[in-house]
Amino acid sequence: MSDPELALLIDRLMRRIHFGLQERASEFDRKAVGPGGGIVLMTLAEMGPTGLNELTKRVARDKSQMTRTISSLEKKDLVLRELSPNDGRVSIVSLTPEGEKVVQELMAAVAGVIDDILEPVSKEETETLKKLLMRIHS
Amino acid sequence: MSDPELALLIDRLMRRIHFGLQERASEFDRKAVGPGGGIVLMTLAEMGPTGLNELTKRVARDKSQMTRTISSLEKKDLVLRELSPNDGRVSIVSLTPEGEKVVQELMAAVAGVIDDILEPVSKEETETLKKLLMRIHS
DNA sequence: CAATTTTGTTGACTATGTCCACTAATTTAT
DNA sequence: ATAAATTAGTGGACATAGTCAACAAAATTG
Repeated sequence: MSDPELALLIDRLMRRIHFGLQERASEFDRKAVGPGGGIVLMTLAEMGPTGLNELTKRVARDKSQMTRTISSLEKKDLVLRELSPNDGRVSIVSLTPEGEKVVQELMAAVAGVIDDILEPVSKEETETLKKLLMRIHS
Repeated sequence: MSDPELALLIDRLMRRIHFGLQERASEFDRKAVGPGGGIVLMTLAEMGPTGLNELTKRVARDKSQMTRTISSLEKKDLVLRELSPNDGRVSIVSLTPEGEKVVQELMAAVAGVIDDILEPVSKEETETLKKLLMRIHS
């Protein structure tokens, strides 16, 4: 049996990132996408155009929530929804040029916050952490 | 500048833990404390009796929310609120015996979920991860 | 081609998070 | 010693996020 304390550590880290971004939100979140929208935008930047369902699984949210998040981002012209030519059920979501811009700003802000939080550990350790997390999700 | 991708990885891990617990909630969350209550209970188990404000900082939530979470746990007799003898402003929160029991059940459930999720990495790597996270919070 | 599954949407409800104003206890500064 | 500032906690009002069930339309299965 592994250690439940890990869950607390991860929650705490998540919350610290959240707070850090919250504090600086006025400096970068000009489209008011919020945390939910931000995660979706950054994930889209990482994955490229993606079916809504696939995106939902990746960010581990409820599909109904994802519908609403995408609709809200669409209204702000940050994201585009197109029907897949192969499969009439899937909507493929992609970033608009404006969306790409917002992602850049967002990522810069996130990087800044992460930098502050990771101050007590070295670059190598940060890399180790990142690689471990990627392995976990593989 | 560090990598914003780390934020996505951590969010994803947090959400996976959340989903895992959600699925099994009926098996262990008999007091219906939910995620918020659970984190507070486990943190109390870790810290021992703690002032509400200190607890709030530790779990990185808003103090008004913490008031409400503690009130809800108090109603369920999982937690006790006492005035500090030293400082009349602080309420010291501690686990009741019933609260301790619930924490045990909770931690077992969390450990199970974490175990599943960490399946792709070794015990040593899990230890490394935990130590890194503790360093970050130090 | 009928039955089942998958994808996405909507509604209703609950839980969390945010922000602000406020009280009471304590500390700081004069 | 007392006025002013700070700190701990509470409550209200509102915004965002998560949950769950029902549903329609397009694939897939057999």
